[in-house]
Parts: sequence; structure tokens; C-alpha cells
Amino acid sequence: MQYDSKTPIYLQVITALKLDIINERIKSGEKLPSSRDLAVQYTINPNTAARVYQELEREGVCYTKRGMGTFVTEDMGKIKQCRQEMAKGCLEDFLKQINELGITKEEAIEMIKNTTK
Amino acid sequence: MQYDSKTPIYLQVITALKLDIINERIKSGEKLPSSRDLAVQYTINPNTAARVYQELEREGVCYTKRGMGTFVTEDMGKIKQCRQEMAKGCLEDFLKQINELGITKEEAIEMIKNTTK
DNA sequence: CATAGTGTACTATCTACATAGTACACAGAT
DNA sequence: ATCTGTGTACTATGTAGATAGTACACTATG
Repeated sequence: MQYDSKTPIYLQVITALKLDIINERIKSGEKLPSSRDLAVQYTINPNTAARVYQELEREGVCYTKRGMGTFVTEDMGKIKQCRQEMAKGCLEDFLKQINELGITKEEAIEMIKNTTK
Repeated sequence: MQYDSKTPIYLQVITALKLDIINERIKSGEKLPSSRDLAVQYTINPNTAARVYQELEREGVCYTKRGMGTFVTEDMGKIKQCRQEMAKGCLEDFLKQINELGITKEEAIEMIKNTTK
């Protein structure tokens, strides 16, 4: 994985895992890699990996069974809620930024339509 | 000014100043506050303020006359270019994020239309 | 020439982030 | 009971960002 130096790595890994969960690349109830394995996969420190799981657990997206591992929540509502929050967050950020740049919503929509992909 | 703890303060001040320049709240050729005054206005350290100006100068948005102060560039092309880059950046970020969330461009446009403001 | 305002260059300190390494506690399997 | 895999806790180190304080050099003005 390629990291953006402007934002803490642990936040970037959290986002990556949330997207895996939202897009069901990792399914509800499924076991996540151990913190040590996660550290290897993402080339981060085991401490940072542990921090990632603690934060995901705090947000209710995952839960931990000591000695067993960390698992994705079985509560699909939590996962949907997480997706909603992320969508809302990036929409609000976008609107705020274009507003500051003096770009109207209509112009922004045109810009989006004009993108090839 | 209110700062986001997730991003370095000096980057946030740089963005704020760029928006002032783009929106002509500070005009082309105009003198910017001294680094010491900027530090007071934004409640940051004089060193951080100096760093802000060094970065803006590196990007060609401002220039410095030693002993005189820092001024907005007279090159309107540079300012327009800066605005274009910021617009492009936030559009690309937005599209990337909604794509990762499994939201299509059409859905995103609907979301934007449905915002009140 | 003296002064005030300015950019610039240091050193020092503090915090958050990230890494490195070690140790311990719990759960399941053999 | 032992072993393995797991989460958890701790100390130590390095770096970047931010702050604090000081000092110096340049420019315009009086």
C-alpha cells in the first residue's frame, strides 16, 4: 500500500480496512488478520496495527475476542452507518472546498460530468 | 481560525491564504502581513508563519523582498493556475473517494443536488 | 547615522506519530 | 500440561510539527 505523508498511517490503514468491510471484501463476522499479520501486510509496526484495531473496535465496526483475534461486527446496521458517514463526510468536504473556490454546485456537477472515467 | 488536528497547521494556513488570494480578498501585488503579524492573526508561532511564506514563495504565489515584506505575485496566470490546481485536486479526491465507496458519478450528482445549501 | 519594521537563522523544548523490541495474559488444540 | 496464536502492555528511540526565545541582516525613513 502507498501512503500519503500528509496523514497519519494508522488513519490511512483504518480507512482501507473500512472500505474492505463496506465493499464486503471482508464479510460481516469474518476474522481479520492478527495484528502481527496486519503489520506485515501493510508494512507497518505491530503497535500501529494494534492501534488500528483498537480504533475500529471503538467505532463499533469490529470487536475483539482476547486470544482469538479481531472480527468484523455482525451488525450490518453498523456497517451501513459507517458507509453513510464516510459518504456524508466526503460530500461535505467537497462542497465546502468548491464553495471556498467560488465554484457553484451546478458548475461542480458539470465538472463531474466532464470527467472521462 | 479553527484548525483541524488531523492536518499540519502550516498547511491549513497556506490554504487559507491561497483562498484569500484566489478570491481577491488580498489582491495581486498587495503586501501580506509581516510574518510576526501573521503569527498574531492566526495565533501561530512566528516560525510557523515564516514557513508558510517560504512555501507560498516556493509555489510562486508570493515573492519576498528582504526587509520589505512578502507580496502577492503580480502574475495573474499564477493565481489562476493555483485556483485550477486546487479545484482539480478536490474534484479528483472526491471522485476517488466516492468510487471507493461504490457510489457512481450519477448518484454523486444526485447527492449534490439534494443538498439544501 | 539611528531607528523601526522586516525576513532569516539559530537553539531548545514539547507532543504526536511511528518504529523496535520485549514481555505477559488469554484461548484453543494437541 | 504444553504449545501456538492471539491481544495487550510497556520502555526506548527517531522524526516531524509546533512552540518559545534570541539574534542578526537588510530596507526604508527620518
